Amino acid sequence: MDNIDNHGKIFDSHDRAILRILLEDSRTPLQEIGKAVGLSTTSCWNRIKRMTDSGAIQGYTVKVDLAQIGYQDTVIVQVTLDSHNQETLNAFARALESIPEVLEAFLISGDYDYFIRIAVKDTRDYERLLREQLYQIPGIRHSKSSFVLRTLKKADTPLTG
Amino acid sequence: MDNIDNHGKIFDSHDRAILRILLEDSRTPLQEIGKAVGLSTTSCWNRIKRMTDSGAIQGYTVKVDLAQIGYQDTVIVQVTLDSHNQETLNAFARALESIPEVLEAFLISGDYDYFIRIAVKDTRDYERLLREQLYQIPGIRHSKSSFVLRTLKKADTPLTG
DNA sequence: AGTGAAAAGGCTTTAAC
DNA sequence: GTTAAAGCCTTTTCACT
Repeated sequence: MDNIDNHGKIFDSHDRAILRILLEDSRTPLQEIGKAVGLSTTSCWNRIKRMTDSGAIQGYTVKVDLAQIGYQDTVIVQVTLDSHNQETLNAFARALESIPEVLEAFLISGDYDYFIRIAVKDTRDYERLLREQLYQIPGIRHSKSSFVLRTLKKADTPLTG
Repeated sequence: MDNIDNHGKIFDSHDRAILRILLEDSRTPLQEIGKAVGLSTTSCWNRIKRMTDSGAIQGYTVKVDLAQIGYQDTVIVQVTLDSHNQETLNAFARALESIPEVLEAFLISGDYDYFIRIAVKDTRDYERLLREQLYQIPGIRHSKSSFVLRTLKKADTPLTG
């Protein structure tokens, strides 16, 4: 089934095929992409431009191995706030935004709970970060930390099966 | 504090500065990177090559807006397996690997618990995916699904503060 | 939307310092 | 670590179907 992007253009199987290749290696030459998907380089270029303009492709980046740059461990923290007013929620969001080690933060359904994934250098860094940064944020009713023993899967989209 | 990569070379502030730029836009010209970090293009090229060879940079990719390609919602599922033997754990890992919508899966400390983040098209898709795919995996003792109401933060590394 | 060819620009590599 | 220059390849544009 095809999807519609913000400009009403079809997001079809060719677009998905191109996207899969770019996700795997965004420096794949257009010539090679064209050959792989059965289109000309110009056509692929136009589709990529359309996907970029529509916001489906938000930019180009590099995949980084966290362990290689010094962040060996991951911690998942579940947090419950005790106040439900907007100012507390906003302050919490801003605080998370300012902590680089906080990679993901989700507000989930239920009693104002959050899931937060944090990258830490080691267990000492983990203890320090929670104590000095996270637990300093006002409004936290309680929290539960879970240390990640193993990452079974890591993907950015369902396209790369 | 500098880190050491797999080949014993220093991973210094210049490398981090280059990496931050590449994370932001991996197509930034070397000339521009050099100017930004205060090094020559050749030097930047050498450092990028070293980081790539050492595995710190694992590849080049695109950032994709999940909502734009049809996946509007995110669900976080906590799963507990009832069997602790290796074969059950491996089968569970393989099953998760085969489900494209499963973006992240972490084995965490505690009673053989997992955190799983899933991308779904909508609430109907979410219900279908859990029923037809996830809950079909043998060995699940119990699970708890949490619907993501809002994503407060999304980053891949602590470098992009 | 698609094609093909030409122009413009950046990457990569080498060489010398 | 630096600059400079050469060749190669890619991206991008343009005219046309």
